[in-house]
Amino acid sequence: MKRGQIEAVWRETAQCQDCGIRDLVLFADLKEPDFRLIHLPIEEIDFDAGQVLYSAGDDGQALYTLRAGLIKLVQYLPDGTQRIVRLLKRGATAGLEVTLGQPYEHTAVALQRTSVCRIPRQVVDRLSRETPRLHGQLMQRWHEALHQADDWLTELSTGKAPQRLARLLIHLAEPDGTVTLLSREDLGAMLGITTEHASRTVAELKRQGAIVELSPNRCRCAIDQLQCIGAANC
Amino acid sequence: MKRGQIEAVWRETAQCQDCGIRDLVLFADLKEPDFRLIHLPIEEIDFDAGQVLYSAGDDGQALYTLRAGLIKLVQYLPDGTQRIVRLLKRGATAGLEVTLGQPYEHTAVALQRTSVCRIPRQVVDRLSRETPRLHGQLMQRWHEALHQADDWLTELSTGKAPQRLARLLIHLAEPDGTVTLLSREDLGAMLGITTEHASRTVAELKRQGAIVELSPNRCRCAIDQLQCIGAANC
DNA sequence: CGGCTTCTTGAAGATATTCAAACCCAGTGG
DNA sequence: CCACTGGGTTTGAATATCTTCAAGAAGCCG
Repeated sequence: MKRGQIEAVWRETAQCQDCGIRDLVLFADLKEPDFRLIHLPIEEIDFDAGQVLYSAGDDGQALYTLRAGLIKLVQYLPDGTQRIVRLLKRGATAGLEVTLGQPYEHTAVALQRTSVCRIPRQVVDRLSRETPRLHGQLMQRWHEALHQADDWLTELSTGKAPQRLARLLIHLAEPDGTVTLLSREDLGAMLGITTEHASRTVAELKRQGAIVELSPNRCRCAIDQLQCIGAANC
Repeated sequence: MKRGQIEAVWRETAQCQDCGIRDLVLFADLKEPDFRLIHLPIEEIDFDAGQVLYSAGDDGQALYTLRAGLIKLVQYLPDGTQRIVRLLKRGATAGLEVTLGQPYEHTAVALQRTSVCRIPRQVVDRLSRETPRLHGQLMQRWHEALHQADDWLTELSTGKAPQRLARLLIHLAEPDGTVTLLSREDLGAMLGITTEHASRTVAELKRQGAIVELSPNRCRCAIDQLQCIGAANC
């Protein structure tokens, strides 16, 4: 796990306006004149699976918008055990806390090949001061993060392991009904169980036919069956 | 559990400026002219233990600032099991999501006799539009809530029951080293364990001398001992 | 092909749940 | 005044679930 560095790819700031996923991201509501307020480069950066975007406690100078891929936010307990507190998907924002002058609260790690836009803190500060159109989005982002945190707690930390895993898989499933399983260790850190038990629980769902392995760690999942396992109805 | 109604006590809006805990609350940064923008009454309301401030899904018309007391935010799973996702103490804000036009996401219940200020949504909307001084505080509030949510997950949903309980008690402890224990059911809903197991775990901490019952449900707690139980060092 | 990590499996023991029964205590009404 | 009731709490015993430790299998990379 080392920092992503060399593979940084530049972009002119102007290109934000033509961003392919602009309606999804933090700058969704900005209008043409707002973009002229951006006087620092916004870089597009790629990370390989396992690379660290930033570490908890680092003095944050930038936040990140996720263009593609998957990021985990990890929090450590004093005794060293770790918990994954959130997963970020396309369109999500990482490191919002830096806009409040705080250091990063989590360690952010790419789980797949991931592409992000790195937005310097000052850019957000300035837009925040000079155009009202960013505010709504910022609030929205905070709200989304909080909502996900609450759901995460109630869904992934409540009930028996198979229920929790089933609920997680539903969230992780692609529209086409497939999932790419994460490492057993990460599954454990999300569900609050040991790596071994995560492994057993995955095996159990396979045995029940709720998920079928297509290729290594790539599964087709029976959503309705997962749903009733998640609700403890079957 | 029914709504608090009759005991509502009025306050003139002007009194916000003289609020005894103003430096703690959402309006901390407002200046004199800002208060003139408040054209709807801000009521001060008291709730008894067990009363519901609002319910999940309700169309929220107001948010609340907690002047004194303790509030739990409860989230329900489809199968009816409930989890307490956050506790709000003096100075905290409940129902922030209404500023985004959303219904309440949780059910808010007073755990003790509790005093709040009820701020109509429109007041915040208007202040938000017309004075920049509320923004910082709003962001700060979102951030605090999110931070508490993340900590809650890592500290209260990770490890064995005695560790979790110890960590919770540390949070709940007053500066003088005493705690008022919550009902076993609520403890369970916070720690993700059954009511019975919560009861047993409380008994265990008593046996170990980590907490000593002074009067029913009022305890003196040995913070350092709780800390090392929480860290699984002893 | 090693050598490494990750995943899987087994078995013993620890931890938590379930269901039931007893208990405590405050409030009610005879 | 006391018996009765109902809520929350405690306790016990059987069972289910999870962890731990250890060992084997499978996959990956130089």
